[in-house]
Amino acid sequence: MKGISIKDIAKQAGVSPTTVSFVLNGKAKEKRISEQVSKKIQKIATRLKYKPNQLARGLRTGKTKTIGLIVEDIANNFFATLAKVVEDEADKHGYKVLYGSTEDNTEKAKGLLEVLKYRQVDGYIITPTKNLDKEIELLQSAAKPLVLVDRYFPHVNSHYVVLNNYKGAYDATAHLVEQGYKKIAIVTIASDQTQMKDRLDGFTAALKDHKIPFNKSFVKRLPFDLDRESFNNEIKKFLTAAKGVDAVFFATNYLGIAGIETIRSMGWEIGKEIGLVGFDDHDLFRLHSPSITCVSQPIAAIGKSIVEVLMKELNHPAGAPASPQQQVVLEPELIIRASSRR
Amino acid sequence: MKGISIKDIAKQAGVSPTTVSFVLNGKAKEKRISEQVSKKIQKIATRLKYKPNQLARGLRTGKTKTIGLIVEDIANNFFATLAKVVEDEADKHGYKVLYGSTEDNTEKAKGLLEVLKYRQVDGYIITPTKNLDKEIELLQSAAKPLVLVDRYFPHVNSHYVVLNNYKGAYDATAHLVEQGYKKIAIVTIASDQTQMKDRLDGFTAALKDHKIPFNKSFVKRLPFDLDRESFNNEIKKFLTAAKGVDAVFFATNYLGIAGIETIRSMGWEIGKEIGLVGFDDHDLFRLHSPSITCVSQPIAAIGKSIVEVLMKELNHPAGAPASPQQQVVLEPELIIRASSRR
DNA sequence: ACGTCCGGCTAAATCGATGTAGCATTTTTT
DNA sequence: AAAAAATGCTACATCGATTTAGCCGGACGT
Repeated sequence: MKGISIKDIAKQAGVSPTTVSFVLNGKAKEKRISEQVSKKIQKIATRLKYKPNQLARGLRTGKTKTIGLIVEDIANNFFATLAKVVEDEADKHGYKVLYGSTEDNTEKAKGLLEVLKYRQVDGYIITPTKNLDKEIELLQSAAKPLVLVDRYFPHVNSHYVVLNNYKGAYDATAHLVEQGYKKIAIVTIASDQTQMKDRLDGFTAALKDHKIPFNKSFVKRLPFDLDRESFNNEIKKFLTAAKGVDAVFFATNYLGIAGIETIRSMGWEIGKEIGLVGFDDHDLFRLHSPSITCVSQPIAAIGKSIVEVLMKELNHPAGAPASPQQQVVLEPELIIRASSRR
Repeated sequence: MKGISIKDIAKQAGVSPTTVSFVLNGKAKEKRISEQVSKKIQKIATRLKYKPNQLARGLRTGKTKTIGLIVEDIANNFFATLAKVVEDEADKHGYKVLYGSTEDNTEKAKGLLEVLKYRQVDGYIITPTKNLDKEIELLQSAAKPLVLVDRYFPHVNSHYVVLNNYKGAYDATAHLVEQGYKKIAIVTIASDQTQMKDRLDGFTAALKDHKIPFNKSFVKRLPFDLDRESFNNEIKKFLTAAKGVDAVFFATNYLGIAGIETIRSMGWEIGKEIGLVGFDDHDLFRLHSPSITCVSQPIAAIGKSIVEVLMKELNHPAGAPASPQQQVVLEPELIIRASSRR
């Protein structure tokens, strides 16, 4: 099965490949190909179910109609759902998605960028890792369309689509305060990236605004790359040491899941002895007993926004003046459930 | 940023592109290129960080080092986790993954195959939809390496890697019987595909072997493409009508999740008034109160097996006799938790 | 009647890597 | 010393689509 090429059509129509190319690319008028020939070619192309070879086209035009999607972990519910949205949206524009997970590891991320580069993807959607700013700037100076997601580099002027993480954490914390909790802890990831920094900042700001003294021993920052058991152990150690803690805010979905598991194993009753708020909604949070309050991200909106921004960039004519970098910040929703109500 | 081409290296080394190509493809010996020239080229290539343009190479060789992964729904925990494993394994062999979700819709699946085809993927990993057998056979007759996952076509002799769904359902049902449940219902997807058929067969066989009369009104088959609310409504209607039901087996992960939600909304106490077993493990099943018994799939093993089979096929020399189709059936594990114990 | 213009189309170069066929030159064989 | 073989490398065609430059013949103007 060789696949139909433009030559096959040309032969059948008794014209040159050039003519076929013009017609099939909608340049019949512009290139003054007669209606007759034009229609004939169209018909033959349809009959033979001609599909241009994307490799050949890509080689010639430099456009592969493929975008690279780099996420933290495709097995994570948030990123998987996001990937689905991105795939659907990209498809609407005729783009396919090549994806990869960084595991929040800069070397893996660099490797992915490398691979995507020599696969000639047209644009990038990147959940950046810690020290990826240099590579991002390199891509920018090479005029590669690119959108950052979930986090960004404050000192790099790039497109990005992120959540208002500050507000998410602030609202969650304020909510806990309003429910009467006084000794509120946070378990987050030891990362200086914006998404984590903003969550921590939102947390401390909410405490401050509500005149709750900040207590360093109520903040736990864990490395990203622990396995579930280690997360559980660390959280247990932390909560045991945090004397008098009456509520915890878990700053990521997997921390929340680990937290629930740990707290239960400690015999504390969630929603009674200890308040709990998680991040990102999840079936578990909805159906847990008690149900878990969480900061929910508008994943569909995020995905649509990402692709929209990227497409604008991709359709940007080469010579035209660069459009300003779009920096989209979407609002979280605090879903209040039983784990934080008293 | 044009990217370094083989010509740039040739120019710098003062040799022809052909020579460079030979050297960089490890054919220096075979093509009798001198050690000197060989080393010089290697050094220059390294210095310039040369990466072959995959489009050009693909166009010429017909190999893109890309595989297409078609899943039912990348946002589903099972498929997302599987995708991650596949990505990792494929990467070890230097392959990238292009993916797409079918939503169990044959037309979408056909569209995906079409796109993957004209993107010239080297091989396919496919979760087939209902009437995809024709397309599968077409791919086979075009000698495209291909592995089916999760389900297969009994009348098509192809590679596949699936779960022993029959055993999974049988064990789950037998376990319920052994726990003293007598009126056991099943909620499954109205699909004649193997994975669903085998689960239903395993269920009925277990009942029969345990001398429990089969009752048609205890079987509910729901369409795949309902939203969560409709699933809940349908399940509620079914369970209300199934007089005396004392246990339910939900044959997919999302049905299990919907089932838990529904049963709770009906005020029935899971694990007491009604036994429950789900399919595919999930954080929710582990941490739910009561915890949910389920049939767990060895996702890592499945992913590895898929890629292994596919790679064997991809590395198959063109002329060699076709190797037999590998049909891998992996064993499920019944994880017994509180929802099914009395 | 001769130059110009235009409509309608095509030859050929190009993208980058690959691989066949083959050209010089040196070395070995007889 | 001439023929054969080995050595070391390169020219060129190729994959399929795109695109620039331009050919050819008829209409039109003067």
